Amino acid sequence: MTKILIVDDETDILDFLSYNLKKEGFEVFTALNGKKGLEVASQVRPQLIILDIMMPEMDGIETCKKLRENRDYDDAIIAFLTARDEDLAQIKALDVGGDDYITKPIKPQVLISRVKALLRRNKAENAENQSFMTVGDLRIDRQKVHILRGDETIELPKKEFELLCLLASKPGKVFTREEIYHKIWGNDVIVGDRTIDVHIRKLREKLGDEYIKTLKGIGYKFDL
Amino acid sequence: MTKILIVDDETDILDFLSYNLKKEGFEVFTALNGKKGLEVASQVRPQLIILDIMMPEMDGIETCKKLRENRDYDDAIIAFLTARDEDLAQIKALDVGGDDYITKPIKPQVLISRVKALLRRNKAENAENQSFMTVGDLRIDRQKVHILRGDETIELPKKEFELLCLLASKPGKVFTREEIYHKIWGNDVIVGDRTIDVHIRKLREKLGDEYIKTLKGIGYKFDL
DNA sequence: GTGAAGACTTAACGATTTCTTAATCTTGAA
DNA sequence: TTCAAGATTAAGAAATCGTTAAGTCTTCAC
Repeated sequence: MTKILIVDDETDILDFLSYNLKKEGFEVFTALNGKKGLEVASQVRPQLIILDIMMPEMDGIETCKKLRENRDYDDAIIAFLTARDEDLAQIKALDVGGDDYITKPIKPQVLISRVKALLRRNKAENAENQSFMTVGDLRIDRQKVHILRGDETIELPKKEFELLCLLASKPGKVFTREEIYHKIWGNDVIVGDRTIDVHIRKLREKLGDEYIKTLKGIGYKFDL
Repeated sequence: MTKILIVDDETDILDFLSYNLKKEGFEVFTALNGKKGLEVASQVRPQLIILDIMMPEMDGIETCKKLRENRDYDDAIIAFLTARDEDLAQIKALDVGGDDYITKPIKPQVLISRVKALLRRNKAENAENQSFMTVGDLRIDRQKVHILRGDETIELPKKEFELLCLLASKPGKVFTREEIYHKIWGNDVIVGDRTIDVHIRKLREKLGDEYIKTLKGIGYKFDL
């Protein structure tokens, strides 16, 4: 059954959302602030988390950040609840790893429709997120953040690891520089042209040259 | 450049959206109703189409349906513009193949943020879809950027690959030099007359002479 | 706090590949 | 046959990537 966690400090809203979502057959959990939200999330592993932005203790943005820092929640969708005119907040919400935001007040029908659309979207993307990947003679362990080859263990710093994960997530597929930027640095961060090259080089230094192939003017790919 | 089509009957809104999106570097096209919107869409092939729901002649929902009936627009994102309280319309919008809806009134920053998020989402999904082409004994893999023939893999540099993709996209069709020129180099870049020939030659060198046929004074075609 | 180690980014320069051009030769339609 | 359009070739230009080293930022133990 699909589990949904709602985090909001107003019990009225909690009840309202809860009632309507339960009626649709979802399993609903609630929390009154971000801190408690994190606790509940770690226990129930919801597929969808709805966060109010304005909350005492820990606001929605902060909660989202914490969630996104943790790889375990990568496959959870995070949606924000916002009052109509908090537009600055809305922008941050997308930057911080939120998938959508929902405007208050919202009518039941719209809510249901929105939630279903969000869950549908996720399903397709989900397949990619597994904590274990085996590509060629490399085994990538996303949880322990290291690589195994034979009985050798290779530790990698964060960015290099992410880069490798990305390339290895679809062996053979060519990732353009732009794509790599977006997925690893995000859209807001601006880094120089040579940054990716340097990370690629370090990966090749540690793994060997045979894994990552350069297609000049196009991008990089993990080659088998 | 990313092309955006906005369809709305209110010129005020058209101007407002247009102004803000252009300022961000998007190429913006507009139309005053659904019918005209379809015409413009067929000409410019926008990546994103923003439709007002309430319009004379042909409303947004109807326009969206028409667009989605046509395979050519599969990779375009469709977003709806709605006044705050048209919630029934909002539900329909998602059912009819819309990807998102945007609530009026909207502040520039939110608009930009929203549009970028939409385009980002699409890009990732896009590359993975129509990434395969089989023509004759060649299999062109757009995602991996290479050609397969039997069990031989042929790697091509960027321009050559693009050229081959273009010709192979409609086997038998004759592409004039101008057409090739326009689609691969774009309107701004100026290259000499012999450049295309040289690329054609390199393709023939790598693939064999039998695939690309020259029609003197007319153009080139991919022959089966 | 402080210092040190590691991570990340930048910048400069060199190396390599890809693209374009120019010059000459070949071809095929009128 | 004629001659403009295309083929071929090699060389130079341009774009892109690799490499290195140095600088900045983080983190973490003390």
